[in-house]
Amino acid sequence: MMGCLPAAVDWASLLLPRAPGSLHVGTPPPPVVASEVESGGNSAVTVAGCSASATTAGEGDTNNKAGKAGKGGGGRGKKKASRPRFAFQTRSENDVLDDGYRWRKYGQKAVKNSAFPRSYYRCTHHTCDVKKQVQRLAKDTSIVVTTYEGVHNHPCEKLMEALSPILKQLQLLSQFQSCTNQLL
DNA sequence: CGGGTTTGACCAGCGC
DNA sequence: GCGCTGGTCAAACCCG
Repeated sequence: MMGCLPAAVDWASLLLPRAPGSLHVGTPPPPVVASEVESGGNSAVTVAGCSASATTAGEGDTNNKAGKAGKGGGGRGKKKASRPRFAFQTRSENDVLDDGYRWRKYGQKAVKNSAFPRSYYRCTHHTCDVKKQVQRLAKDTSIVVTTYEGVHNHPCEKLMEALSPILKQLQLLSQFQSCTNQLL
C-alpha cells in the first residue's frame, strides 16, 4: 500500500485525550454530526462516536435489489454486538487510510442515499476481530467516513514504529522538565 | 501458491 | 407480513 500514517490524518491528536466531542471510544454517545477540524492545509480529521448510524449521506440511490435466486451458501446474519464503535471523517483522496494495521476487504455494498459504495474491512490478525467501514460522503466526496468497530487486541508494529520517535521526544521533554523543576 | 480483492447472493433487522 | 436495506459469506479472480 502506502507509507504509514498519511499526512491527512492527525494521529497524534487522535491518541491524546481530548475534549468531549473529539473522541469517543467505547461509549455510545448521542448521534453526532461532527464538525470538521482543519488541521493544516490539506488535512482534516473529525472523530465522532457513533452508536448505530455513522453515515450521513444525502443523495443518489444505487442499491442493488438483487434477485434472490436460491443458492446454497448463506447462513450468516448480522450480530448486533454492542462493541466499541467510533467513526471519524477524513479529508483524503484515499478511501482507505493507512492506520498501521492490516485490513482485508470482505465486502462492498452500494448504500442508499449515497453514490459511493461502502467498503467493509476486517483486521487480518488472527486473534483480532476488528472491523471497519469506509464510505465517502455524498455531499462532499473529498471526505471519507471511516467507522471502526471493536478494539485491536494486538500491537501495531507500524504504529509503534511511527510513534517511537515521538515517544522519545516526550521522554526527553519530561526529563528536561524535571531538571528545570529541580533548578527552580 | 498464498493472500487480498471483487462480486453475486443470502440472511436478518427494521419500518411500514 | 412484506419489502427494503445493511452486513456478511464465499467462490472466482487477481497479483506479487
